[in-house]
Amino acid sequence: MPELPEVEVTRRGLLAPLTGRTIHQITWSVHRLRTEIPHRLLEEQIARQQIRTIDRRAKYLLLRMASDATLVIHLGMTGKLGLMPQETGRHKHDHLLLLLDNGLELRFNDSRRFGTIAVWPAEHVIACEQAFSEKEGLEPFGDEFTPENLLRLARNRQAPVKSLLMNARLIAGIGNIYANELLFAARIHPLTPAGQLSALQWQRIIAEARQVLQTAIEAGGSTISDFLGASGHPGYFQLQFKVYGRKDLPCLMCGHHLVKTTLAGRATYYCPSCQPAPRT
DNA sequence: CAATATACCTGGATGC
DNA sequence: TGCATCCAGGTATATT
Repeated sequence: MPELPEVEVTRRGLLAPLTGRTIHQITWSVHRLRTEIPHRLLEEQIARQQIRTIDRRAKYLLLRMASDATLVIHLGMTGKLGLMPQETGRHKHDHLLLLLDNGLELRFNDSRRFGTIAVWPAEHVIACEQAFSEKEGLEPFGDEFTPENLLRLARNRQAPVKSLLMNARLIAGIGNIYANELLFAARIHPLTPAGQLSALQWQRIIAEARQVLQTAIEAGGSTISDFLGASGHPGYFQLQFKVYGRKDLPCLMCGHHLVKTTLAGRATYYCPSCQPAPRT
């Protein structure tokens, strides 16, 4: 159920246990995910390889092999990565299992199968990564996430600012929950046409986006996070939601009743007092 | 081109 | 208890 913080928490949790390990065996399920599981490439490029490190771009995890081949994992809506002893019983919806040289197994479980598994072959990794990265938006913690760039992206756009923040081709990693939360923190109404925002308002959005995402990462994300099995920590950030899921409850800042509406098919929460309606 | 609708899936919550 | 309905954290593609 991952947005950027949950993916980053997963990356950090897996980094030490996986770095330097060799993948002995790979097993996959018969089901397809959002795309087919590339089992031939998994066998050719990932099996028997040593894991060098794990990176994140947008909501994608990039498991870099010592060979430079890269295993790309997207968790979709319901994807989870778990690390557990090989003899642990299989769960329903386990779709990919990587057996490591220490007897632990990394398992990708995804009930809705909106996740994706891809492999960048060692000999094509630079081209694959470039093509991939061009389709992804600005990283919220990156140097290019600036008021100037956001003003430029939003110019002439009538779409609501929340839609722009969630457009992964423009901005990476901000999903529905955190879009709601950061707009509340920035005191900007989610329906405000993106092109109407000032540099100062974009500056607030940037600052609050980083604050909200960073706080969520430090709280372990918002997921029921069993990605490390018994040794993992649950995510606690959901306890800090200020608007998400709080329809009709009093605003924590001003006491007004919070409002829920639907925007582009997604649940949208705001405080009509702290986030005044945009001029029309 | 920009914006929205739809499709992809399962499972949990809710209501009758 | 059973059944129908709605809703869910994402993204690619089709359609206006």
